Amino acid sequence: MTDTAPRARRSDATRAAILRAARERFAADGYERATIRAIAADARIDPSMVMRYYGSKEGLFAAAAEFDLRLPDLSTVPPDRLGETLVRHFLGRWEGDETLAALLRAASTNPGAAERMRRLFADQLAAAVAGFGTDPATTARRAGLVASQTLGLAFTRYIVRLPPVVEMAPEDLVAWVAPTLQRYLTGRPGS
Amino acid sequence: MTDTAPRARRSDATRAAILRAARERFAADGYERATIRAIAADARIDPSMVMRYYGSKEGLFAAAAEFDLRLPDLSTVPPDRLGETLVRHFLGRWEGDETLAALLRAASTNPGAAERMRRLFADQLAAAVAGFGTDPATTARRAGLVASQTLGLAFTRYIVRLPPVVEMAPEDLVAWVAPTLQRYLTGRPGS
DNA sequence: CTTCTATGTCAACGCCTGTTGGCCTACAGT
DNA sequence: ACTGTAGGCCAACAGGCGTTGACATAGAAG
Repeated sequence: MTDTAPRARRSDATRAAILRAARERFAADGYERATIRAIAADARIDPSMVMRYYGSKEGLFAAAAEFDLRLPDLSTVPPDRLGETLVRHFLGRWEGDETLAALLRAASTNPGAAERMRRLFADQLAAAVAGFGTDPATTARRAGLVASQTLGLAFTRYIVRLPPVVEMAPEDLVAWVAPTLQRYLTGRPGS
Repeated sequence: MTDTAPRARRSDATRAAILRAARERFAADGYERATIRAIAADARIDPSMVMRYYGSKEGLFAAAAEFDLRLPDLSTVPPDRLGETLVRHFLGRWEGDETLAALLRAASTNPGAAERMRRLFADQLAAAVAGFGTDPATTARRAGLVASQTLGLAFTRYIVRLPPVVEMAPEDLVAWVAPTLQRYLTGRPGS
């Protein structure tokens, strides 16, 4: 029988090292300043290996920016806790994984990364918002508003590093931002 | 008497053309992809002129990213209309001037631009927030929260171009986002 | 009319980039 | 033990970048 999952290759460790270094560099420097040479140096291999395994810089980024928001099923969340659940989830998700920071930085300057960001929110966030039973006509808009506050928080806290936003404790952020998301998800315009 | 303002130079038109082209390119491509050669071509002059008039690429960016939010004096605004006033002002301000888009894109990848963004919000937004008489201990935090929603809106609408956020009419955005800013400015955490 | 300076062009520099192809080398299959 | 192949390194390429200095020219100053 044809084995779909290829057996472990001897180079898997190298591939993983490249991916880890790539995520770090993309997150720290953005797409154009993160050079293949620097990534290869971090991974302690030759730049040509990156090309062999990922084809091109774009291919490497595509592999490194694969990201799953792992949003919970919102239909199982108490309806008045949707906002709180989401902020807390987002904070935890990207505090522990720099992939989203990489995607965020790159999306500012790289058209492909921007497209990827759009798909991420269309496929994952909008889908989750649709999952708890809002009027389908408004879900896209609600998801977009949630994205605007959510990405703005990430942008100011992890990219631009605005001091007051950086210094706020996660629980304070939850307390302030949760009501915003709650209203975007379940409220009406004008409050 | 020493004339502080130097009299009109013959090259003022050229300088202005360079600055205009630079803002366009920086806004469209970000700091690293916007090349001096491309900017010079847009301005129909030689790349070396850019160096002569602005010293370096960094110097050109510094000149092109000079930005005044022109925030109104919030102490003259009805206290329950602060949020609405701010969203409307921001939308108008950066819909008509691509300088902020340039700064936003560049701030993602260029450390100097990020610093400039921090100072812009510390000097202008935080100052305006302080101007309407909140508890001084909380103004920085309130300004930071306003920045997070405000920049998130700009990021999703003008940089990443998330379809639902792009398609919303300005008045709809005002209706949805104004209560958020209002709460950040005058409310308490946890709503 | 002459002279000097501001304005602008041209060609080149050194450097860094993504990418390529050739070459060793060590391990897995027989 | 032998051999084929996958893993890895090295050197080089073509192109683009910011930046520089020498040179032309036109307009103002005298």
